[in-house]
Amino acid sequence: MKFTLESQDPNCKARTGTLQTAHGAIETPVFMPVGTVGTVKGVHQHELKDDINAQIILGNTYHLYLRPGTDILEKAGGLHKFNGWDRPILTDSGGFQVFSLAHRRKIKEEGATFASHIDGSKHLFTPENVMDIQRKIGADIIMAFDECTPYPCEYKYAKRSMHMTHRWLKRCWTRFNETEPIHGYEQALFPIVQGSVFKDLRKQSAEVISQYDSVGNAIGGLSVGEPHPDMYEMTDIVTDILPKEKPRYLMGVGTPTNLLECIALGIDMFDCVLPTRNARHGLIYTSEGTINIKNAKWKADFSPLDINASNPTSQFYTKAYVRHLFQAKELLGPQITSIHNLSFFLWLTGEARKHIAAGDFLAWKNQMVVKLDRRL
RNA sequence: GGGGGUGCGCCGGAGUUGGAGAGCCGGGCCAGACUGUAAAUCUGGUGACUUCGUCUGAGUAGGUUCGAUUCCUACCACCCCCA
Repeated sequence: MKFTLESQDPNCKARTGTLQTAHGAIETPVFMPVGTVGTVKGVHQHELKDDINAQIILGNTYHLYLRPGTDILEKAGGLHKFNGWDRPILTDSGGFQVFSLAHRRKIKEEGATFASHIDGSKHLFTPENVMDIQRKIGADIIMAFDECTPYPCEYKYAKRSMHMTHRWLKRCWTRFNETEPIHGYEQALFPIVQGSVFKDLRKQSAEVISQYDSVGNAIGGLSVGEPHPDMYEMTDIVTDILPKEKPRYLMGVGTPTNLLECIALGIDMFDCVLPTRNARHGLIYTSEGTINIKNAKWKADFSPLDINASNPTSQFYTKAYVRHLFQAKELLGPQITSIHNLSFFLWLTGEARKHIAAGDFLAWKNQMVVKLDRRL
């Protein structure tokens, strides 16, 4: 697996590149739709590919391990074969569930014990078995097992947690290198920077992570409730340290504005549930601002959902019709808005890529962010 | 035409069988939240007004009573039975 840096914006840290994987190339900056349990909720694989041209999607180790189970995925020949998505896949390790399911787990040096949210059964996740599970799932990019710390977080806890994540990373790295891919193609392990919102911890973590001979690196523990200036400051500090020639993945980010600001800070890869979750809840993103399609003001608005959208679905259906679908609780409503929002996020990162290559990214970004956070 | 029954907030239900209602449950409607997905979820509002409060309110109009959603009278509407 190889990352090629292609262009670098002269006015900021934004850059473009291509990550070559066994399931195809990923052009960065890239937004990766989240498909936790092997499906991007409400969106067909052929829609992701043909209608909105997603380059890579996510899966989640914790969720896929619990259901359908590692044995099924291994028998299926890996997640690509199981769900029919033949482009690249990245699996998160379950580190986020250490955060989001905090009340159902216990952390020890050995690993994290979870009480399944499905049936309460107990499961121990260790750096070693998380690597083994991700080998069986067969994602192209797999993530180190970490602890995503909450916000706010005491300095002492953040420090202790960061050091444990580093020790877990070392064990992940060892296990990963002791094992071979099961499904016949190369996998890459991305380490994760932690350190909460503390500058010295973020620096220290970025330096530790930089020492690994990885294909790419990730930044975790952000977009967990901290103010945006903190998120940007931490990202800025870390991208100054992480190697330039490797892709940087900012985990769980974010809003359209977050994406553009963090691209300017040197981030290449993003994933976030916002476009799909908010789509199911009736919030759609456009280049002019956001729209709550459930609002009464759209009742008789027969203009397209988004006339400027880069996919046919958003141009075909009207606001009034999509609002009606939401009012009637029809499944087609969230399906349409999910396609629309993902299309918008992919368009946004694609445009960023063009503007970086053209050398006018910063000016374009600054005029975009003014509009993106408006509510229409 | 005769007899019986039932009437409150956008809708349905519960409850009050003389003693504190702008009040319970569900739905609808109107908004808001959502960042490596326990999320097609969650939260709030939904009589009026000059809104830390005040006023009006149990089909309509009267009456009895210290006090009426409750009892009485008339009328109206709907439902059931008989002709």
